[in-house]
Amino acid sequence: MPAPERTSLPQIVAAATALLEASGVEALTMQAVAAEVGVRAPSLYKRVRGRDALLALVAEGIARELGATLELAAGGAETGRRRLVALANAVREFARERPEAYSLLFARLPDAARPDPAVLAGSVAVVLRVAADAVGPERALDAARLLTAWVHGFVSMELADRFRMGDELDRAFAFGADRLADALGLE
Amino acid sequence: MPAPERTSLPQIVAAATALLEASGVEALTMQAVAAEVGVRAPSLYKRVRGRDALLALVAEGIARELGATLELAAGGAETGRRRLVALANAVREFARERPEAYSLLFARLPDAARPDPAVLAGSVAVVLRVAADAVGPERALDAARLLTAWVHGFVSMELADRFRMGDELDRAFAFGADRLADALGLE
DNA sequence: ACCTGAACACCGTTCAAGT
DNA sequence: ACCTGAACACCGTTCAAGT
Repeated sequence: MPAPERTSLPQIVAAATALLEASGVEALTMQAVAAEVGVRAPSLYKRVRGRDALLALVAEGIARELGATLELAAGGAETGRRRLVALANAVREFARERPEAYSLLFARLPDAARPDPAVLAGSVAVVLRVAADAVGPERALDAARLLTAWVHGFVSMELADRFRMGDELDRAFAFGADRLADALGLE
Repeated sequence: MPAPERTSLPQIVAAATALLEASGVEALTMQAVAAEVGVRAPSLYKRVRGRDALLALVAEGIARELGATLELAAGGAETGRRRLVALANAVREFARERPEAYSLLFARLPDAARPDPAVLAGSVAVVLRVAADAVGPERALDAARLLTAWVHGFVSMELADRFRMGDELDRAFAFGADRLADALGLE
């Protein structure tokens, strides 16, 4: 005798994402997710292999959202330099608005919790495209890496509160973006 | 009737650090630490407030070691530019040799697990000093932030295995360091 | 076919009881 | 004064039993 489906994978991933963003990754427990979707924890294992696999699905959703946000930001800028700065600002804004989500994206996690590399690659494709447009195809990869590493480093240190260097972070970020654009030879 | 002391705080912190580096932060459990020092888990609470406080002590020790490593690296270089490059390389080597330790240093943790800010500041002081020496006092802070953010971003993405861009990471790192030195106006 | 309670092996932490 | 077993409130996960 079949039993009715009381939830679904998308509903589970949505509930898990909401828990993550509201209360951090340690609040994303199987029991909390189950309660959120109106089911008991063991039932979740019908839709997802385990907590790590759920974390990976959550991370993939976040990566897609970040990618879409970056596409939007890049689309609104005219010159190559402005597009790079717009990307940097968009990443920082995303991380400040959704710190737990952003942190999950770059967290060191067990292999089972790794998001699909193809999804991650898709989200970063904008950066590579904009970089190619700004500095030319043969220097695009280096430029994208330099920019990405700096933005991520700045943002992750800001989130971890490791700067402890006063409140002029906005200015420091703008300074860094300008200097990097100079270093990449953008007009 | 007094009972003999079977362990000590330094021994506990050392055991915790060893567990972290060997098997990751999730292996650093109170029970595992206790077993390592020959005691039962509840006894640890005589020396440390809880697991988070222990994590903070571990992080402080690691921060001191990183600081000492950076001092050494900076001391061996002649020009300002070479000192900055030496610092960047030293951070990357430290992170590659002791990934779990490095990750803990910049991890987002509960407040109770935050290392003493003064200890962290002491470990980063080298970077600020070298930056001041290289680009002058008024641009030192910006330069230190730019360099630190880039190095940390590069290294943390390398550790998280998020680059997925082939194997030329050494070259990419050297490229980034050179470009940043250019951007900071170093000869 | 899905859902559940019960169970297992873990956690961190508290505390009364031992020495 | 320190150490311990037992206990409590959690985890993730498995599985036989229900419908």
